[in-house]
Amino acid sequence: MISQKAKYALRALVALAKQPPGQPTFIGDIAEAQSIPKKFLEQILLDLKHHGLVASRRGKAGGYGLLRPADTISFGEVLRIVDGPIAPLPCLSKIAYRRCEDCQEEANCEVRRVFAQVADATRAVLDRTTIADAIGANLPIRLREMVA
Amino acid sequence: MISQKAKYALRALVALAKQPPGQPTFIGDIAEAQSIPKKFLEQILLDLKHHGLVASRRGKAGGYGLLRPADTISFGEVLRIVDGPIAPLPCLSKIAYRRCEDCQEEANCEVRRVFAQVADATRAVLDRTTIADAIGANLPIRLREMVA
DNA sequence: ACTAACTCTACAGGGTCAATATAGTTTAGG
DNA sequence: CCTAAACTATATTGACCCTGTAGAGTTAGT
Repeated sequence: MISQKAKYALRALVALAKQPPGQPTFIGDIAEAQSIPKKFLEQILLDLKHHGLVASRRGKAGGYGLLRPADTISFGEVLRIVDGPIAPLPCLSKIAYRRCEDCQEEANCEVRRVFAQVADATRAVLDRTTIADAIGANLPIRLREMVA
Repeated sequence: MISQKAKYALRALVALAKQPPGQPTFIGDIAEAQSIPKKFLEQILLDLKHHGLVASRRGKAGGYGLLRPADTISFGEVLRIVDGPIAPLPCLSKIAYRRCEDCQEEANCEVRRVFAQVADATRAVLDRTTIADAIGANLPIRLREMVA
């Protein structure tokens, strides 16, 4: 299960991507249109700003907009920012590897071997699918070089 | 991330599957060999018993054993027992569907469309891989009819 | 009977998640 | 200039879950 926060973040990015670029969009407008608590969305967008996905202007004519083109922002990137590692086991995360303390020999771990396949399959979708892909009606997405 | 509890459950089932069938194995032996807190493992095995995966005998010569052949117990089944639904969103669970309250139109939800692919890819691995598969060295597992 | 195993219920401590609160800063426009 | 409306930042809350422990009870072999 992904967190509510991640769902909000993705929905907000999709909403921003649908907006004409250039002029910023109010947090309040997104919050209302998407049924997201406004103050919560503020935190989320601020976080995405710190990671360089969106930009904002303050003041009365302020608002948010995408900083990078929608086809360069993958679902995986957003999820990692908001929810942390995607891996189903700490010992399978590439960005935040941590050994399972109770695991004897990682190389022989049957559970790990199976979930490594889950992780690959999941990343194959999340890291190849962008916000732009999600908006375009041309799904499903190419999954050529799927799990080995 | 799967829970610690699920990891323990899978490791215990793998350990049981490696045991010669017929004679039961002590919780204490599994707990020690796998570095799992014994009382915690008791709860887990009890839960698996209630779901018909393992059987137990009480008393001095008691212990646990697999109730069904290892090649009929999938990782997905175990995960659903211990951790609940596998789906990344409540609206994508087959066994415990729940509408996202804040979602306007499910059919048009971009986030849902993408995560439906994640769910399919994940289930393709978890529902086809059994405890027996995990023990056998013949990985990777056949993934023929992967996501459409 | 005694003992070593499983069975069951309860619960405690810590952490995370979702959301709210509060206070502050910036900018456009009158 | 001054105010409204927007973003920025930090703190806090309450609910819930995860992990693990406790302890009393039940069963069965010797």
